[in-house]
Amino acid sequence: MRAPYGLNIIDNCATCPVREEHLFCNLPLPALQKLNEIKSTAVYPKSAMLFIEGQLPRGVFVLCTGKAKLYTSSREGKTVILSLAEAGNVLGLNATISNKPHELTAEMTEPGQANFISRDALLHFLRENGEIALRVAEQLSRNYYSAFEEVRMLALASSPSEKLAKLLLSWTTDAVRASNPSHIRVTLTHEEIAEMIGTTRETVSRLFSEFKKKQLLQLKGATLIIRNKPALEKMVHS
Amino acid sequence: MRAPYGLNIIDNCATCPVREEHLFCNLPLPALQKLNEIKSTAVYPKSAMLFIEGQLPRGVFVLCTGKAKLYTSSREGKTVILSLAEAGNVLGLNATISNKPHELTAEMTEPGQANFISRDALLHFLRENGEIALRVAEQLSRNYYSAFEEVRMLALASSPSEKLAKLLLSWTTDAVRASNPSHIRVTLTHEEIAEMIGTTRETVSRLFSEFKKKQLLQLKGATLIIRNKPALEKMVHS
DNA sequence: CGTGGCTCGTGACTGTAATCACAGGGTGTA
DNA sequence: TACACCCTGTGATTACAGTCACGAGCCACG
Repeated sequence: MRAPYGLNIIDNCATCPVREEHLFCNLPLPALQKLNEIKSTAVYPKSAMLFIEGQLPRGVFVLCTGKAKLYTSSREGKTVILSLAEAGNVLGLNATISNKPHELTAEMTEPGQANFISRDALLHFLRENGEIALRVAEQLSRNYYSAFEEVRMLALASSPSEKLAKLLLSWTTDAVRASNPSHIRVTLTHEEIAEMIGTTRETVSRLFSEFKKKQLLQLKGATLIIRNKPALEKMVHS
Repeated sequence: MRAPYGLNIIDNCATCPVREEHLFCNLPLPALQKLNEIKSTAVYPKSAMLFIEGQLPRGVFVLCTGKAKLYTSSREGKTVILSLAEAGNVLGLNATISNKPHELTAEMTEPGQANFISRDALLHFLRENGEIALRVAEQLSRNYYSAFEEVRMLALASSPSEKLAKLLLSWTTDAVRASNPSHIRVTLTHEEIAEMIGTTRETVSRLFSEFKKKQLLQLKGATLIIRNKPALEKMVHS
């Protein structure tokens, strides 16, 4: 049984897919108990901001349910989405560890719960749990690699079609754990997809039309079916 | 006095500008002595590769003198330069810590010396020097921020001119420690500048002409003089 | 039920930067 | 000195994706 509010990190890990890269999953029991003492839980509706670019970090958020997008915007309102967060992901870690303003905004795209751990409590916890501090370093490193991949996507892909192909392929590998890896639930709008690959909404619309016409993929409601994965891979000359 | 080969990390720090972000500068003496025991030094000519994208990491390099560029390439030979390294910078840290293949190639652009610390020795050293392990985490975090800035540069700047202006401005802040911050020594070719901002050589040439004509800057040999910094700043709508 | 607010699809047009091509200048070297 | 090589500047052309515009579908909500 689960409390109506205040999902435990433990509870969450019992339900979320076991992935060692989840910073606070599969921890030794004493550490988990300590984490559950210092965390607080809240529910967030769609479009809620967990934190905003430029704010000083108060602590980290561990997403239990729901989804969030992490993005940065220019003054003109142009936006890049750096990543999509799901259950198990830890948000705001870079800013919290380095105590610099948030470089990103975290906004819920699907309502859900998140555990909050304040900076002080986290640092204190890490100092007493060197093993987990090491996992924090690993997580920071993963964050770096994902920003790095975004750079490659933006700078090395020549055309929007190549970028979209790359994005779709990255979704198929994300979905490996799902029943059918060629079936992907797309909860993003074309606008948001455009913001992930650095192009415009219209271009994304046209590319989907084009890919459908070329039998590369098929759309059933919010489900995207990859029909010709090799052809997509051939488009990506990374 | 300094030995002809085998520059000490200590020696280096005595000469390099004191910047706390240099991972191995300003360390407590015992740690420095230990570092000097486990390091080895080599001289690298121009165009030498310290490591290559895709290689498994053998350890980290601490640049003592000379400069290096860090870049990644696509299979077609398109290249992005992620950063330029100078004396005091530690290269290959991400790959070494996470034990994943190098995501970047490090190539000397100006000949110099570098200290090498093998992965095993480094990890052993870090385990015994928790304080310095923390500095490693900070360095990883800085690497992340710099990749993140590259994303913003590539995705949020609308035009090549905006990107070039941003790059030049970032050079002026790098050069604050120098005598005259509006004088910058440019050792990069237009081709390399293009690879830093995700455009082509010709476009960079044309932009320099344009900026010169608009009295924004002036070129004396390899020295770039910023004539109208506010105008450059106005071009950047980040 | 109708209305407002979204997404999405697509056509027409335009502008900008990539591409191609070539010439001039500098440097190192045979 | 002559040659080769690289970097730079700049013109001409082109193609591609951004922009603008508009209509259709869909859902939520009063």
